[in-house]
Amino acid sequence: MTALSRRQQNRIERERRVLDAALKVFAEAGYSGTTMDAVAIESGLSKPTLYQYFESKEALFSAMLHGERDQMLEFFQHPSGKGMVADLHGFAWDYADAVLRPDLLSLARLIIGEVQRFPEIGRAYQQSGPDRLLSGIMDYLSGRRAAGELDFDDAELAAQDLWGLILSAPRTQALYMPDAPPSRAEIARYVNNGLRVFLKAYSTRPKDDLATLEALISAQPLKRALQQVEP
Amino acid sequence: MTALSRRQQNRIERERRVLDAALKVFAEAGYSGTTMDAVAIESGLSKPTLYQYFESKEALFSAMLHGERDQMLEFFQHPSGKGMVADLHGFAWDYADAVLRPDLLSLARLIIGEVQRFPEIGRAYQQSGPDRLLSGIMDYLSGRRAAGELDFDDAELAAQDLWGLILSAPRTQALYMPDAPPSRAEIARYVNNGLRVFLKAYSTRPKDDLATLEALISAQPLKRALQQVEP
DNA sequence: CAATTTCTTAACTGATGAGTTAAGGTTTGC
DNA sequence: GCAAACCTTAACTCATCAGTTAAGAAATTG
Repeated sequence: MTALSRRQQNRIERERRVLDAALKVFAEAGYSGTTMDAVAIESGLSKPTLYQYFESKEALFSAMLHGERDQMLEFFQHPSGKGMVADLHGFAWDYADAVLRPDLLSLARLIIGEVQRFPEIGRAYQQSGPDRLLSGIMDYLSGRRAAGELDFDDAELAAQDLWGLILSAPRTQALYMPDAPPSRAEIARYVNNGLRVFLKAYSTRPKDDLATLEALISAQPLKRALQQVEP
Repeated sequence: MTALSRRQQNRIERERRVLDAALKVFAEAGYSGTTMDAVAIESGLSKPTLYQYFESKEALFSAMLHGERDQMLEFFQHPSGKGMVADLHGFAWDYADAVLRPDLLSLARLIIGEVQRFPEIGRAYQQSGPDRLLSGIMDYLSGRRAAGELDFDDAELAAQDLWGLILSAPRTQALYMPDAPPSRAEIARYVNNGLRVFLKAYSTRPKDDLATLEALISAQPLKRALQQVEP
């Protein structure tokens, strides 16, 4: 089974520790504000050992960002099977929980703050996270159009609209005010309103779907609203 | 008239030069990446003189950000008088032109990147820029509701929706990819689609207003599309 | 257990950057 | 025109930080 020697396992585990430490420190202090000593201490290794794993600060920064790509989860992959409105409602909350997670917000701030000095990281992040997510939304919406439940010309625009309606406001707030993130109640306000507007503009049966949505909203106020962010 | 001595005028003009230089350098390099020597050179002053105007790097940073607040223009103040659809169309483009300006994007990236270390700057920026703009939109939309042209319960949510539909996608793209900003054609695609969805969801006469919008779009493809960003 | 590899400690180098100081030059006020 | 205020130049201090080096301690392998 384990074709890896103890030495190789150690190496892999320590590299993981270094990357985790790097994410934490870089996200807190930015690129220029981060010291390699701080990364070494955070990872529990010594500085010379750190340099055996990554040959420079820039190499570590780049490796850390590339490692983070894979962490972006696959949303919009598991429709609930309880109908389009329930699917959209579930997706909206899954997405909100992810996109407003403090660690992912810190990563986003880091990337935005450094993108002018490292232009490739912005493109890489966009392609690995938001773009993949957007195409997941597009696929789902196209399926609902084929089933006659939605009506639109351009799936990409429809997907962008859904995202913008539901999460642009709370995410902007969270990005600019890390010490006053939107409460669950505020998020619910944006999410529910966003879904209403989306259905009103895109549903082929807006009246029915809006009624379904209102039923869903009043049925689940506690299950979602009291759920904490930390799993 | 001029109650100011030559010395006082000089002082004011040089302080202005320092703040402009600081904005440029901080926006390019971030807080930690900026050197006071670079600010001195950019402003054309010597370093000791620079320290006579601002006692530390942090004081300069803070003064620069506070100075920038006043630059946020007052949009949504001058309706065209050609009807709601034309107003919204005009506002959308004015706003797009402002919010996608490279210098304002750089400033936004700087603030987002440093907000964890300087939490007050995020709040200050939000209040001086986006919040004021949002209340301008709210006032306008409330006026149209009073005139029977729009229908909504919550003016704040309606204003957030308008903003999110029109500009969240191109602004996100511009934030993350400074070297590939959205073209005028892409912006037009988002703006026009956003206005369509907004009118479909909020207008009391969606059919008429959508027809007006389509007429407007096909009437002005060149005037707007070829306009450059630099005034 | 013995040889090898890999780690840690601790001190070091060289560069850079915040903030200062002193000597002379220029501008301004009167 | 002359004195005071202000500026520049240039060099300096002190702290920090990326990256290195050498010695010995600990783990790994056979």
